[in-house]
Amino acid sequence: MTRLDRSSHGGGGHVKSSRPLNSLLAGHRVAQPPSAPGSRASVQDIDLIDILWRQDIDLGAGREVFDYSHRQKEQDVDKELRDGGEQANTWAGEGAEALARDLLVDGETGESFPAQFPANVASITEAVPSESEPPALQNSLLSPLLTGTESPFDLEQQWQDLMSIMEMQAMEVNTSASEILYNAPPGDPLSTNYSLAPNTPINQNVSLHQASLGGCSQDFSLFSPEVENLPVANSSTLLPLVPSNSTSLNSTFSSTNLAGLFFPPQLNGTANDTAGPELPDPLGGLLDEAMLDEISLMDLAIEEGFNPVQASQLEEEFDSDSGLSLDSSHSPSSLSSSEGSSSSSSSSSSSSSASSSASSSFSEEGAVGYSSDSETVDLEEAEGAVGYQPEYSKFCRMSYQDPSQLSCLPYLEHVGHNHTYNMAPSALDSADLPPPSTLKKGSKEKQADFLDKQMSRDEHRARAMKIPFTNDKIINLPVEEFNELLSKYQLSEAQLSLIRDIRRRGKNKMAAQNCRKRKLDTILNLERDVEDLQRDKARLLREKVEFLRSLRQMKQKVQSLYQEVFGRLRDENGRPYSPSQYALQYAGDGSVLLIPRTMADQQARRQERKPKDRRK
DNA sequence: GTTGGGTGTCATGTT
DNA sequence: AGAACATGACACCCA
Repeated sequence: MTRLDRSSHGGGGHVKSSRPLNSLLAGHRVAQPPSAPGSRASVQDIDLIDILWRQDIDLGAGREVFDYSHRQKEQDVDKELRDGGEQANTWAGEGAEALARDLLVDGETGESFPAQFPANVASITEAVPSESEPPALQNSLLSPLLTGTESPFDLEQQWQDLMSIMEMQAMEVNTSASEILYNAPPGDPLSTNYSLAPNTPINQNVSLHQASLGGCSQDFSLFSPEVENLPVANSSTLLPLVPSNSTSLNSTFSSTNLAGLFFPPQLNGTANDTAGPELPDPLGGLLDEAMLDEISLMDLAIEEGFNPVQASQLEEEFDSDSGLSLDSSHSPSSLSSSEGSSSSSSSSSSSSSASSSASSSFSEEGAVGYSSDSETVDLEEAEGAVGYQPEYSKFCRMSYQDPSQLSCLPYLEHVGHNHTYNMAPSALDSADLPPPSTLKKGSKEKQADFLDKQMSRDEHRARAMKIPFTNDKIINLPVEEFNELLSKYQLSEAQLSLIRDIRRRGKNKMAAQNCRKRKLDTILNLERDVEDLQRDKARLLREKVEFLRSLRQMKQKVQSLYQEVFGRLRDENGRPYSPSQYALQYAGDGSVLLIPRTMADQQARRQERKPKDRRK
């Protein structure tokens, strides 16, 4: 049986803890509840939205995810999200080839348009009166089939950003819509009514208020107050469009099932043969519901701590690349206890148990703390006085999480060691170390033997050298008192040398203990920092997912509204317009115009050139 | 017998 | 300069 190092049991002692790593990552703790998507966005949230939108566009999310062949990559994307999304760029542009089969794809923006796009639409443009041409600053809104209609990505105009993202998706939607119109069954009223020649020269700048919008205003309010308050187009040259079937549409229109209305499951391959009744969602891969739930659950577990075990398990699942093992034993209580031990050097429970055992043991091993007050050193059982309390942190790491277990320290004392291994045989008093065969004697002898074993090497040496005072005094007395003590006795040179060695070793032993304690505390703090960073990471990831989810919903709404508006537009003959030849364009003044696609193309190219010119 | 954790000690550098 | 302190390295003990 051995003893616990009593140096750790005493109270008192100064703690000069210099832990430079404690505040290493303190700045990362951002205790901020996730803001509701789209509401009360703080500056940080806006920045995050910007980043996410950049990622969306840069990643080409509007392209590849349209195709079901790319849905197969969703799992990879989910995995990326679990990894923190740092590697999200890897899947950028992967899915363009599928669309490229049937579509002409803008290599940069991913915008696609049917390869069989009418080639002679230029004549339309020529026939269009110049005054009907939308202003140059018009933003190409929801003109999916336009080539080169990428909106300049201006972060200062976040709504335009949103529109541009939506455009990427609406591009696909409108392509689908065009196919609906072109390839609808014969019985379809739209197709039967449609007979507009592709190159019919018509001024088709249409004020939406001249068309029937039915009951969609509430949906408009969802995406743009500008659209909601569309001014009446002042262009007298615009042909009034005859609304048709608005009432019937009103009865069946629903913002939630518009996708099903406008996107039949089968499209003839030119657009997107995977666009089923559900809207193709470029974010589908990122927004897997299972992943969302997982993240939410994990975040709940981590942030709210409703179940530390589950939280830790989820955390381990979530972060497997961490070199540090964050075992579940690091509950907040254990951490705080550990932290408390580092800040407070007085542990009453340990000191009391130590003193009780020390009273029965003769050990005076010079494990003492920084305390230099004479009261401590005057106590014969002062061996328990220490500076740091390394055991407390150590217990945390040794799974002695329950502080109440510290009350069992008298038993734990025997964990320690008696490091007398390198003691010189001559220095040992042979009487102090009886052979093991003589151990089974009376209780007094057993106790004496036990106490002998508790003695450290220096204690044995001191006893052998007849040092007239305790090692505690030797070690803990201040220099002045120590020298004064030495002056009181007539000591030989050997004795003085031994006393100085004892003092040196005793202090160094305490220093080593403190050093190890600090090392443990540093590790614990680093682990806690890792946990904090993981918590922040999970929170940011959850916020990102929330934003993406909200963005997807807005995209769907805008797509539906676009299709609804465009589908209801009728020319003077009551026939629908071809999506391949006309597009709605969102003007800067809030009006929405129906223009030929060639015009939209030209404007888009103009706008595309402008930023480049500015760069020059 | 091996291994990992705990401990004491030494050497060295810093305060 | 000396004392105190900090720390890496090493050896040893023990489970």
